[in-house]
Amino acid sequence: MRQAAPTTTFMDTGHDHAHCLDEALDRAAALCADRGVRLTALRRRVLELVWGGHKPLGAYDILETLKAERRGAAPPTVYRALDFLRTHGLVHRIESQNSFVGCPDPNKPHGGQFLICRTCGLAAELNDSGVDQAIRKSAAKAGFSVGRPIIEIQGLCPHCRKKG
Amino acid sequence: MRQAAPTTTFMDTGHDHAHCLDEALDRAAALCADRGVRLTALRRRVLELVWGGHKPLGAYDILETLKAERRGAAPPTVYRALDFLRTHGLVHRIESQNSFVGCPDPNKPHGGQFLICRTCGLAAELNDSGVDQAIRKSAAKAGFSVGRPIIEIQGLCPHCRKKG
DNA sequence: GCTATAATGTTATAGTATAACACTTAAAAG
DNA sequence: CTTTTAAGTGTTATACTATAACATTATAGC
Ligand SMILES: [Zn+2]
Ligand SMILES: [Zn+2]
Ligand SMILES: [Zn+2]
Ligand SMILES: [Zn+2]
Repeated sequence: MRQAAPTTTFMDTGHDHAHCLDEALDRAAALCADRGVRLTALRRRVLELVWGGHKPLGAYDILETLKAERRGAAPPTVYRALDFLRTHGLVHRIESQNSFVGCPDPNKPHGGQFLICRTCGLAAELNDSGVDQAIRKSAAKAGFSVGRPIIEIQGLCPHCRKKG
Repeated sequence: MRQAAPTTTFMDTGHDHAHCLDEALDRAAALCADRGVRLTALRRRVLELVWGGHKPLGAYDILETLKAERRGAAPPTVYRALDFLRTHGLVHRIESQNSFVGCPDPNKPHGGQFLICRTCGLAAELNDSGVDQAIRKSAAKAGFSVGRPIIEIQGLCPHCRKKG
């Protein structure tokens, strides 16, 4: 019914991003159809902008672009679209940067685990079950019931490491 | 030279927090002396306010209290103090809440791992090496060099779980 | 088409953080 | 002890991030 999720490691700088983006939009359309919710033109456009690259984007960056395209785009325009997209797992918020990034696997519910390069700004979703289990184990020891884990690892991506 | 760090699990509601706070201030004074930096009255007071409880505090909450005590307290007053305290590991920022909390073990450099109760707001520092290792292992697989890991686990603390 | 609901437009405001420069205080040098 | 210098704080203004509230438009179901 749905194509396999793309790899979640750091994208090669030369990867076919047009294809990458097309697939993300297709996945979003399918997911919304499945759930009986509306991927309106605005929501689709915001998702497209967020997927413009693998670098998280600020809400006001998105707004700048929207303003050039729609009369009367304002902060609520973009925040409402982002809220919808986040509710359906199509977009994640990077808490440590007040920014937003597309999710490559919106059908599988998950809190976001991110690797974020401090040099080039690229973010890659990790989604590692070993990390998740270590957290659950450690939380259990403290008698804590885990809801939403937020994991944002700042560091250097393979590409920026080489150039170091 | 320095007393042992306090436990990092969820504080019992009835624990001796006056003592808990005193120790934190003593540790801070010792650390600043060691490093030859100044724990001024303002910085000490901000640290004291942050350690008012184990519930992270917003910068403007701190500012409200300061305003009642100092003529001309303004946002930079508190942000500068917080910057100093964070630089020396005395305070952590909770990225997902724009809030700040005292660190129980400022001498050991570490990124913060937090359990945060969504009901009562209490935060407990985890600092689990299993979690850290799982992250490093997973990041290494992606060729990523880990700098500062941010881990904020939202959920229910033991106390709120029982009442749930 | 008519009605109910969802989505968006629009204006205003709340909440978080920093820039820039003036002033004061405390350490360091002589 | 005085001068010099640097660090810390005061003060004003502003940037950046996010939401409230209400009006208007578009969509879906009847
Ligand atoms: Zn791509
Ligand atoms: Zn990079
Ligand atoms: Zn305490
Ligand atoms: Zn609780």
